[in-house]
Amino acid sequence: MPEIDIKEMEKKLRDLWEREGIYRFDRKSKQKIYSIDTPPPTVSGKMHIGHAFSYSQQDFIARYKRMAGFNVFYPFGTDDNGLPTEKLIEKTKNVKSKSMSREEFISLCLKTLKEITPEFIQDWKNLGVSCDYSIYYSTIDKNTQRLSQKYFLHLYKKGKIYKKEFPTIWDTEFQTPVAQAELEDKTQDTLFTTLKFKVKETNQDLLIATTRPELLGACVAVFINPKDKRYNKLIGKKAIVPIFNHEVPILGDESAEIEKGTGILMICSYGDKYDVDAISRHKLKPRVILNKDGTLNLPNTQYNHLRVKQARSKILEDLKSHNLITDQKKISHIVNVYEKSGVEIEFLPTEQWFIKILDKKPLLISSGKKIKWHPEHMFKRYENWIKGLDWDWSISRERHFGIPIPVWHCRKCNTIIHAEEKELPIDPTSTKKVCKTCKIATEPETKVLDTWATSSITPQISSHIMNNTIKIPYSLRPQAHDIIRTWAFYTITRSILHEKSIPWNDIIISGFVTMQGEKMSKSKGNVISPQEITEKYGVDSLRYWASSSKLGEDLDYQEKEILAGKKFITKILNATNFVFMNLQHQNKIPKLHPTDELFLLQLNKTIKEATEAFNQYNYSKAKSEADNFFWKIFADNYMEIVKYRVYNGTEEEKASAYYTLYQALLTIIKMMAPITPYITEHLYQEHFKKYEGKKSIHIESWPTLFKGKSSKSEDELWNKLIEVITLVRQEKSKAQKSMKAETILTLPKKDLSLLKPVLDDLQHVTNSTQIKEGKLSVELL
RNA sequence: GGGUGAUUAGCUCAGUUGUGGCGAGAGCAUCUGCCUUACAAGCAGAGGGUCAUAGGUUCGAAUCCUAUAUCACCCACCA
Repeated sequence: MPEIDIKEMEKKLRDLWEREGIYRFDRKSKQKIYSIDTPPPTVSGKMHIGHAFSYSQQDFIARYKRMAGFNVFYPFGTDDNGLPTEKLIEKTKNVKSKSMSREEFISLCLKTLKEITPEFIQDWKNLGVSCDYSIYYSTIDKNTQRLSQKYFLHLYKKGKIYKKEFPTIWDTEFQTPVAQAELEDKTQDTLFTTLKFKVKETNQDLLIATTRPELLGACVAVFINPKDKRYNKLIGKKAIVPIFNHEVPILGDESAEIEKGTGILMICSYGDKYDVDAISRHKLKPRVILNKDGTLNLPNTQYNHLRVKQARSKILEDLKSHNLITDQKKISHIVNVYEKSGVEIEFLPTEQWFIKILDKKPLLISSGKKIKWHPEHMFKRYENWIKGLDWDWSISRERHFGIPIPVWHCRKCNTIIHAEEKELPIDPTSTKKVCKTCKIATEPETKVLDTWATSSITPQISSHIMNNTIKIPYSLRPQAHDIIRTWAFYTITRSILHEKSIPWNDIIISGFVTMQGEKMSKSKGNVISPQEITEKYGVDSLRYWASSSKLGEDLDYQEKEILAGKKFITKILNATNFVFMNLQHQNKIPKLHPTDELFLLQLNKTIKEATEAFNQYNYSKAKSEADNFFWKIFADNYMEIVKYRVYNGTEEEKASAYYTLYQALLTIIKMMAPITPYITEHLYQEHFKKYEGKKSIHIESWPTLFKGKSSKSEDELWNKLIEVITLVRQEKSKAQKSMKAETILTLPKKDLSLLKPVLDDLQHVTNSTQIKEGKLSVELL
């Protein structure tokens, strides 16, 4: 049995691929281009299992397309801009960005990234992801900054980007606005308290239920449904807010639900999205009491500077002691939190930048429909998301580490001065601009662009590296389903706005990796690292596992599946060993034995199925077709059948077997090459390269069909052959005999005449001393 | 509340879309054998399923239609 050191083999082959530039995009080639808009992973130190899973899947496609004759454009990028990077640097370098100068912090980020990025990328190379790593971008590098700013200005000049003071979704932890797409749900226990307001005119109690009593100071109105017979006569009067004692109008509003709470609700600036909407609808003057850091701004009260939750319990105490609470119960409700901080979001009126998208909903949906989604139903998620959009796309962030928004403001005439294209990339804080009309110094914009505002132009970034020879739409976008509402949505939006075109023709959506049905997460402690797996079983085993799930389906981590991959590797090594043990290479197609011909026709079916499956991005079917053929038809049956001829046949019989074994094995490893690139390359280098002449199996051509027509009678003959072999094996098993036990085989006349062309092989594989005509029987000697 | 997907052997999943069809498949696990000159981390064989439930269409349904249940994900709900 051939022993190989998998780690050593992997290293050797990686070096080969790199040295020979196997995955280089050929700029001069006339072949059709297949372009992939590769997801740039967020630099985080190490690749995790979810990455390994989805990048394997997209790589199956890339490798197949390369073998199928396409000039595959498969660039690589890293996402290292924005909050996740800030967090990473703060953690690893033990610093706080807000307590450093912007310049200082940015240079620390860039320096650290330079240190850790190569090692990070190595994980992708190890996994065998066949990108052309020389076509590389980072979402913070100079070129990307220039492009991102250029495309910002492009939209700004067209009036599609605007700046507005508006209550935006605000995260008090990172102290920055965030986008609707970056919110998550979180179930929380809270107190639902009914408190007493007073009606000014009548001095009667007005009961209002709330979960946010700390916002009483921000109360600007009270709503009652005009149809609410209990209270509608109060509409038009004034209410007195408890504790704070200011007057607010009692307004009639149909959106107030009679059944909910007490039927009366208070409007505060800003408790939630409803408040934002209510205040703008009734043109109320907001009373903003929240600071950016999540503390309250209520000077001359005991609540000043308290954090929201502290203020809540303090105010509840005070209400209680003033006997202003009539009812209180514990409820569990769902709140929106920022996905990166886990902290409840607030609404704060700040000046922010937005890309207009609400007016484009129908166009964005119809454009999305032009893209082929795999699986198809993922389009619904995209559509559903767009339909539910309430806000324009918030793109500015009040952070240090991001791409600066290239504008200045003149305080006097209130105009915005933007950078010129030739100045890009530019950090407005390091350049002084004078307002041409007012002749005074302007103020630089200190906000930066959100990461998505840049990663949404990855097709443009990669194309730019290639001097725009790669055209939009790309062939393919691969990504996971959790970022349909962000990355896919934003990329489509930008492409429509800038290019008036969809960004890609196809999009493939991969699922998640779960552990016993649960999402893997560090907090649950059920995380498996891909490095751990590949160390133990090799990269191919991991990829073999990743290929077992269909697109869009979550895959549960099962060690036994990884083990199955390992078994495949061992098996194909052994099979190859047998094939080449005695083989003499056939330069010409010899006269084929009927069995060999039949077998190759069976192989044709597999080639057809696998090719079709790969063309539909159904790599899991392609793999199982090839894998099944290898295991069931090639190893378990064909190899057993030809053994006798290989050892004892005439020259002609041997030649036919040699040719067929060689061709079939080559076809099998070609079909498996996209899935398990290492072992197939190893075998190619060892045994096939000298005859086939390509530098690597990964630039070999995808298998084509063998000559000969598969017909019903051919299938019938092959199936009968296998049927009889199986029958004999059954009888031997039943009799607890060895498989080499001698037999006398009796076949009905019909079968005997059908099997005539392959009778010699049948006799040898069943080890029959004779094959007789008569009633079907297997006589063991 | 809206949307989407899933439900097939002990476990993990194919098969279902545009063509419904003779006995429903695989891997793992279980059981019984076999050292057979590629492979015992292997080979050969066996057992195991009312295809979630209830109706309907049909000569015939895992597959098409209608409900229902359970699970998962996304969105909305935050007084």
